[in-house]
Amino acid sequence: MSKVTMSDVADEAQVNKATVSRALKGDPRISSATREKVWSAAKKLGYRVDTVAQGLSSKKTSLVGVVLGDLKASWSGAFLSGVERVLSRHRMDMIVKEADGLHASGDAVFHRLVDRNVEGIIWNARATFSNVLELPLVSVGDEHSDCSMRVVHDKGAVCRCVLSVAGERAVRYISGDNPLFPYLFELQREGNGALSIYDGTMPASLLDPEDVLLCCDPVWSKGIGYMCLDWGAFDAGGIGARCVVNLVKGKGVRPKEVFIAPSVYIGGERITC
Amino acid sequence: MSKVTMSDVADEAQVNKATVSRALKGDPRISSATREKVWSAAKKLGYRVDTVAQGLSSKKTSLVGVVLGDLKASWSGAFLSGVERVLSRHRMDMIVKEADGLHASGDAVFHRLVDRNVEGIIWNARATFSNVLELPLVSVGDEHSDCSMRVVHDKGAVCRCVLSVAGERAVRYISGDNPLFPYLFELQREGNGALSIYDGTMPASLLDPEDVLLCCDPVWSKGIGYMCLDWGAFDAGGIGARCVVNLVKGKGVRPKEVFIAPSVYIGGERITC
DNA sequence: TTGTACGCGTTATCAT
DNA sequence: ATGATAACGCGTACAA
Repeated sequence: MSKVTMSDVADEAQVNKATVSRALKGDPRISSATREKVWSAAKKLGYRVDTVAQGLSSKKTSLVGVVLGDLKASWSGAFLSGVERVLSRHRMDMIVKEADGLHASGDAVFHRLVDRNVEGIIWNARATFSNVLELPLVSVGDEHSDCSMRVVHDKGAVCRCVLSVAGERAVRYISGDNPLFPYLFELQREGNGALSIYDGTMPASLLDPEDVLLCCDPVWSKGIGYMCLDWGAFDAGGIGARCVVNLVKGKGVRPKEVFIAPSVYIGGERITC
Repeated sequence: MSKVTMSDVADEAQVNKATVSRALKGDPRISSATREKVWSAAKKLGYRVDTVAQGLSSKKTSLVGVVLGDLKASWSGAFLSGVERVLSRHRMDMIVKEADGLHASGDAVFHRLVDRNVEGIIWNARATFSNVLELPLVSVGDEHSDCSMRVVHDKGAVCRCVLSVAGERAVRYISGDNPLFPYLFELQREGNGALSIYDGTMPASLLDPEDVLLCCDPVWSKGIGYMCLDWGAFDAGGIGARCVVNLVKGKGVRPKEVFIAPSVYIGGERITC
């Protein structure tokens, strides 16, 4: 009734605890006979390894922290989905935190994750922190100094893309609380007619689809006919996750910066930047 | 340089490990003199309690599992935000998983969380599982049998609300992959003109705002003028979290079912159901 | 190939 | 009010 531990399995299989540990994680030094014995004993008792104890002993929690600046953003779920997809393939889990600087400061969240012994962090928030330890930390979207790796927008590509959509028109950048492409502000200019870029917010009323560029998931622009500048949250999450995983597993030296190229959708069709 | 442990603090403060533990968590039996000694020693060394070791020893991980059926849904972030807000107030963290039945089965996800020794689970997915243990489990939105508590839609109120919006018109329910209000299907009927309800999907092209009821976050319907049926993901998450917290802390007996009343927004204004 | 014994960092149970 | 010591469940040198 109570929890089945390794000792229980050891008793059942008439071997030592250590043997159970080794057999279960496929240590090649264990004879296939005992391995079989152990496995069936484990099955019989319904044994499951306690990840907490495992973490304490091995110093590896297989836990990653994911920090978002604004969980309420419509794309944050997609981002997390991308992260989760990659992590689960490596038998890792994620602790999700929100660092909006209001309810939770960057440093508070960072330390909380460190206390949990996460093996790495994916940081997608403007809130700052000081990476006191040399914890594998991948910054996505924003730019942080205290990180091991950065996944950033290919700003040049994005700007070229927007300008080609705008043509001769004026460019107006309208930002909400948590803009995705704040650097587009610098693209503002005068001209004939205007392309309005809504980032982190929505037009108050229906406008001519030709004149509106939404910064969000393309699905939301579909029915309206608005053009859409999509940063590919799902993919960004996946890339960020892949980076932490590599850092955690210490796979070779890799570039400090990885670029992601957001794309523009017009009428459901993706145009290359 | 290496990790500061409790023993280090004990040495520094010239007391026993146990005393450090007690002093740090405010045990009233500790003299204010030693408490002061311990605190300053801890500060000086930059000590932080190791949550993993704490979990192993105390059998309490202060970890909650949150399972979503479709992380990519635009409201899932808001849901998580609601959960996080409540949990953080109780110094708890959440592990987020996705159980879409495709990449991850309900049972697999459930067991994974159990292995992590989560103290409770918030389940918002259609995927099924068998709650082998008597783990505090709050089901939100959907209806599951193996749960300690359910947070469900006030279906009656929702239906009344939709019908009052529809008036004499026909009602057409159009569902995507992960509908929020599947039970609205039963409301379909013929009539003069039609109110189309889009759940988990979007109209392919712009329709008369009067005839469209979107099931999503109201912000997305704002600029378009579509009406919107909102289930209040943020609040739902908060309620779910409050329930698990109470269950975990074993606060009295409470109703097995809690109802949430989604609301309809028309032109940014909320109308009561 | 397998067993012994200790360590991981903290809390809980006895003592004192 | 505090100290000594044993758990908690697992990994791993080291020994056999």
